[in-house]
Amino acid sequence: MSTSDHPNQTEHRTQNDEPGTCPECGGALTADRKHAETQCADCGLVVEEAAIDRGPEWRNFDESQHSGRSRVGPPTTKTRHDDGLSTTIDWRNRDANGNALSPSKRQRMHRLRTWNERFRTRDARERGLKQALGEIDRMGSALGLPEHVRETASIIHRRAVEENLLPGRSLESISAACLYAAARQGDVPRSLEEVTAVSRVARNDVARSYRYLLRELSLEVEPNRPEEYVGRFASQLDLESAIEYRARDLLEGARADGIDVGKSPVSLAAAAVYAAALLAEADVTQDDVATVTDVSEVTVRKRYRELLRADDDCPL
DNA sequence: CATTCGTGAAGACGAAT
DNA sequence: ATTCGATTTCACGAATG
Repeated sequence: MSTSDHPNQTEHRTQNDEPGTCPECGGALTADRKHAETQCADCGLVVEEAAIDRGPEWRNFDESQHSGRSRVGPPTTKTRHDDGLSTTIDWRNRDANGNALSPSKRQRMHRLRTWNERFRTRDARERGLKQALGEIDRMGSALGLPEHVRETASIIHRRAVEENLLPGRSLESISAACLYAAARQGDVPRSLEEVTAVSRVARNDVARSYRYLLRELSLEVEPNRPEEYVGRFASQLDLESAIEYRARDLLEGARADGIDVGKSPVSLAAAAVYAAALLAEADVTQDDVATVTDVSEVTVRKRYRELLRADDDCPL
């Protein structure tokens, strides 16, 4: 752990990384691979948002990537269950010369076979688990989810493994589904779109795996409340906290009037934020809100009008 | 020109059958 | 498994500033 007090050694092993500049002080940002964070070199501000977007998927190990530090573990893609890595013991009770085995040896071979089988499947599970946990951690960081959510996701995933729910589904969709469920349980939900954006699978795959897990593990996840999105949306749009509170008020009114039933919580949150910003004369367009919230412009309009109409002022 | 607002067709989803 | 109803999105154009 030598803190480099001699700055003569320039780091040049991450040339292709373009972390950008710090929003606070404008200093250069350094990507911390180990914690999947992006940190400012000057003021130390950690901007996890930057980790959300794009960039090459570093988890794809292709040959051209001659990175010195790669993850320990099997190459991820295309790996069959235990290709070539495990031993099987023939079922024929013969020795190497083809002679029949004595009864005692036969018994012994039988024991070896069963144990070998146990270890083999166990190893395969371990590997899958390691990879899945890595994925959960990665996606969790990219989404800026706190540590305990990732732990919850890991626990859910472990249960899924124990219940033998994995066969037939892609590892990544399961991991994403675990994370999605954990985020909701932790009251810091991310929308399905946001989760799929950092995963490599289609939105519907995640949704399907999520429902599957919910049913098979009988997880209890309460319906999302729009308020849980408001804070994040407001801060992503650089809005004052007064506007955020106003948005919550609007949602409250909406619930009282029952306009919220059947509507997507994300849509309502987006609309509330926009409506509140509008009332406060903030410089926010529908397009801004739509982009940040992954809700279409059209829906934002539809909902925010309803919110204002139901609110205790603004007579149309 | 940018932003907002409205529309109709089309897809997705949940509930009911 | 299919149908139905509401929601959401997309693409487009009109109105407004």
